[in-house]
Amino acid sequence: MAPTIRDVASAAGVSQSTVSRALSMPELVNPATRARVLEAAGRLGYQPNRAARGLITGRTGNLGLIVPDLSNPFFSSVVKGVQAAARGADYSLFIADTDEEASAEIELLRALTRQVDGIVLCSPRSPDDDLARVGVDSSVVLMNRRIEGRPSVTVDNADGMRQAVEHLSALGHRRIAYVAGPRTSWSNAQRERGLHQSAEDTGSDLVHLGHFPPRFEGGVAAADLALASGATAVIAYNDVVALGLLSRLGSRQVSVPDEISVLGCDDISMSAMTHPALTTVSIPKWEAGRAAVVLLLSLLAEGTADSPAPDRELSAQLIVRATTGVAPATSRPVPGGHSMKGPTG
Amino acid sequence: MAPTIRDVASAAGVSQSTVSRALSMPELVNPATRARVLEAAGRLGYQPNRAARGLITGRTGNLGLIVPDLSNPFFSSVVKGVQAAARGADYSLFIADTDEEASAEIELLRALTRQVDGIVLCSPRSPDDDLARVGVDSSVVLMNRRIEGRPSVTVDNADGMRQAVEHLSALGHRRIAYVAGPRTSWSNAQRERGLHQSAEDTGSDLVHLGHFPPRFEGGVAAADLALASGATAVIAYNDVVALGLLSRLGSRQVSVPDEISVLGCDDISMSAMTHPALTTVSIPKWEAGRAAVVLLLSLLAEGTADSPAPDRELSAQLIVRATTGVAPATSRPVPGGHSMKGPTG
DNA sequence: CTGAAAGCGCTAACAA
DNA sequence: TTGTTAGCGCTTTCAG
Repeated sequence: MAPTIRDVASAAGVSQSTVSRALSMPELVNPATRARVLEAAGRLGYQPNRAARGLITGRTGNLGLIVPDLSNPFFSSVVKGVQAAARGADYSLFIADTDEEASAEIELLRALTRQVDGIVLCSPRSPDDDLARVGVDSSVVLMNRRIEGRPSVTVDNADGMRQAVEHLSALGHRRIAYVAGPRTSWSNAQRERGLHQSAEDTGSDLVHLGHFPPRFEGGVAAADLALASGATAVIAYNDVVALGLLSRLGSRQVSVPDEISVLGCDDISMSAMTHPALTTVSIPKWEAGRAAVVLLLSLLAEGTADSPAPDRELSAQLIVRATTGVAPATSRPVPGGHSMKGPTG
Repeated sequence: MAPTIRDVASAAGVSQSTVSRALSMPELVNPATRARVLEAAGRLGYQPNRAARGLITGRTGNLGLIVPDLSNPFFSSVVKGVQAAARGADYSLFIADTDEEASAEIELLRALTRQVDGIVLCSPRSPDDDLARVGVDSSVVLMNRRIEGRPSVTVDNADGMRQAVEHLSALGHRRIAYVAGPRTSWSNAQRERGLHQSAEDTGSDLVHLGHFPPRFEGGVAAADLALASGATAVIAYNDVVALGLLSRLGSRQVSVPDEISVLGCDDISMSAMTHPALTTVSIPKWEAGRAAVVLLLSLLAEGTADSPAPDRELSAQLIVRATTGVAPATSRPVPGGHSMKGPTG
């Protein structure tokens, strides 16, 4: 059995309260007694029980983070940002992975709520209503999702897509395909919105190839549709999907970017390492994670005196790499006849 | 303020104990009263405080997992295995990332210990002594590390390396370079042991290129040393490093596998997707994660009546892919003179 | 500066 | 079957 505060108290010949004070409010106790207490605590290997402490103080010293899929590099980066901020503020971080299951989000939210002081809920897949219904008593900050009345940190996805489409348009692309992500993804919805808007603005055709799992296999599955669509460029929901596209296109001997251009989104580190490298819309993952924690901590500090649910929006930035999967639409003839509607050339 | 068991009790017109029983031991209460209690609980949105419950039952219903780096795909897979097993046994899982810092391991171990029933400590970097010294009162199962007296789940890394070396040897390679991982990695030590042994057995030269961070950049940094070493094949500590090697070799216009062969370890999903694909030693990550939880749960069930710290060892398996980064050493001439000691050709 | 006592939310004897 | 009581490990009044 692990030593409790009582053990330390009797070992040091003082009361429990003195031990407690010696540990958490050192100024309030006589240096001599404090030394005695610390010595005893050290000798016994005493570790305060944070759960018990939390029961009375209402603070656990823990933060929670819920993400859809830790094996997605996008979320790993978010984790790193959240972690850095949490550690900096002297909080422990509990991370939970929902495996892209909406029901797990609610469950985890509940399991976590009493054990942490605040929760960052990243890219939740649950419908607004379900999310609103969960009576969570710790503060929750949403990331990559905006819901009326809840604080959130988001990225301007629509603008990112606009940058991508304008880039393609400038290169002469007039027919652009989109490999969509999960229907339940707010970010995906924002991206589609941005795509539609800017396709219209630039006078391009936008082909929606359907919703695919946000994984490598999703891109593999979408590649043939992309080719058949007659688009000269494909934008993928994210980089992982774009890598899947590249892989399948490679197997089919379709040259990227000569025959078709491929764009990703997120700017995961892998996207710079492929040949060709991926042109991508960079999402400030690390910063967003950090911002979510900063927001969370500010809410905790203010107590329950909520201002009207602060939102923070970061911007996305198109990254065009040197040797990349994007080329002018007119640069090469499009062989094989799978482009139904070529550019001017 | 969130409703407590008292609120539910008074709302249902019963005592706290009845509420408690209605929720955790439904058989022991009158169906009618139980219904009343459940109704009240539902209406108030009552969620039991697991921390408070844990304080008295000694069980929290949580498991902990500590890994060096969640952005490493190897550990993502481990997480998935651990998570599946934990969820299957109705435990919540708390994951913590140490950022490859040994000190963070100890810290997290302490922070976690009272809030979970058991901990899986994956690939710890701390010295044996430090690890042994930590007085953790929850059960701890080590993964990818064996320490006297602690239960563990490991993989036969040495045998994996043996398979790799014999494969290379059969292809005529006689000088093999190794890009080592962290000095503090037990797995790396095991791999080096296997490499030395089998190099000796097959009469090959083994060139140790030094220790590198187990990341992409580590491989990039090691590539030039590999070329200069005169080896006809390089084995990397893991696949991520191997990908870094491939990338840098590509930039230097060195053809893989024509001029030099590259092998990885771990079998992360990315390794099958590169061109050429990576021949790699597959580590059963998911299964190991699962096994660690199974072991942990069996320890928890047995109480403190320890048998002498059970160990479980899984096996590694060389994966040779169709189009791969490994070729016979004699298949092509080695240009550029950076191989000091060519094969028979 | 220190100790005694109360109580955080919950469960587990022990009675009724 | 239900209520009463004690107490998990800790912090925090309130006295002294």
